[in-house]
Amino acid sequence: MIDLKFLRENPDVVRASQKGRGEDISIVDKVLVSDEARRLAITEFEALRAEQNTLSKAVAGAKGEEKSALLERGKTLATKVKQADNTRAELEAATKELIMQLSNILDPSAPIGKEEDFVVIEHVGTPRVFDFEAKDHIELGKLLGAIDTERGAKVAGSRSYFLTGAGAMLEFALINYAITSAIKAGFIPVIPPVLVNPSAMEGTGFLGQASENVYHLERDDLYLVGTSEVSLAAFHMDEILPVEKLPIRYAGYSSCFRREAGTYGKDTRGIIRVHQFDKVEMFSFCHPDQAQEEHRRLLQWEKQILDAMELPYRVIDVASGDLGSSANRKFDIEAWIPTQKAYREVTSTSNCAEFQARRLNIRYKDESGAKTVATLNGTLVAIPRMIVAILENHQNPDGTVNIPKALQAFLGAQRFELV
RNA sequence: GGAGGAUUCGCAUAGCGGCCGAGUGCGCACGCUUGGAAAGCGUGUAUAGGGCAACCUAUCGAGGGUUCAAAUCCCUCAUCCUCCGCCA
Repeated sequence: MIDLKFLRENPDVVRASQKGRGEDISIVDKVLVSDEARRLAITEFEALRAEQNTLSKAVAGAKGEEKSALLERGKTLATKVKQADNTRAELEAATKELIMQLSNILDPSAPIGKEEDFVVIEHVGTPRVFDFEAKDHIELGKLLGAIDTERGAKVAGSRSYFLTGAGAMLEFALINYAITSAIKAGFIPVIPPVLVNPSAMEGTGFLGQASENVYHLERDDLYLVGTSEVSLAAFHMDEILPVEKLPIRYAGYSSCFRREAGTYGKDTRGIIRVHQFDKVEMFSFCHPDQAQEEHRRLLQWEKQILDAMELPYRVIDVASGDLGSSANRKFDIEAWIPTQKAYREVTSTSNCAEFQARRLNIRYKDESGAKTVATLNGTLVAIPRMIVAILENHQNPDGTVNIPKALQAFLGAQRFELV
């Protein structure tokens, strides 16, 4: 949610942002009109309410005829107050509903355009040239006894899989490596709930345009999170954080659930796009003035993981039309996937500035009072895609796979062998 | 799932339908005192909204109701605690 006061004072900035995203500009003016009416209703209600308060006090001291006259006036006033209060509540709700439709205000540095208009910030490493026919991760997964998508489908349907043997061990190693690095960087490791209530889901913005991809348990009115960002962001919901503690950084390890609605036919083979996977997510609550630097730091930590996994990758500055409503800027890291001859997203970091925290009512306090914090998130490691990248990039002609040095200590081996 | 109890200002607690936005203690901040500290004394100590100054309004778990007036009475819900049942 953007700041109503900011919008009132800078409607042009908001219009420009909406335009840059390819979203509805007219909402801005609707908000302005609604806000005007809202403020009028508030003033009216408050005047009536003040009158009622003084009258009520007068009743206490009055006697006899004077008292019954006051009571009579009080009665009519009470209905008026109630009416004014209802009008006020309606207009406040209407204004909020409108402003909630607005996306976060773009960072002016974010490239403007649609999904394909991203800007490549850098390339790291060079795609390996194979002197044999590279196998895809599905085949490698079978040869190593690491991934079983057939039984996954049998047991849980499409886009499901088992990680077995080397695959399971690889997950543990990746998680261990990621969490260990995160702790070194000052993150607090967290195992959050993956089943959350509507307020957490809504507060983080996943019930808006992303709601199609969220699993909802109707009977209990609970949601399965698509990322631990939800739980981590809501962790400090309705709290005021001391400014000297910022930034507060958490590294959440959790399963993530995604319906993948509207992706029929996309990445149907393998484990690039699945309904359930595990992920270590970085989440930072920081001072708004430091959000941009923090964003760079999150990106840095993401790059370090890719470097440690010895993978060639590129970093892209995601275009305005593909940011999602909460982010004002987003960097994706895309690893080279040899059998697809393409860079594919493996991690992503978003700066939500105060947008998400305003909804969740998370503030910090300094000398001048309480103000909204900024929130940022970034993937440290998303297991299936990282497994795909590692298997495909580090494979040998016989189907064995070399283990990146950083993981060898965790796995007690240098190679995944055939089963 | 059943029975009971609780939910008040950072924490702990007080609170008769009007004098309660709310007392007290602790904590915290500032000042006095001191060679310095502790103790002691004094002052202050929520958030949001509207005018954007004085001021006004709202908020005592959430939502509804009764009343001229609700922290205080009634209803619904949520959370926590205790006991019982069930499962681990």
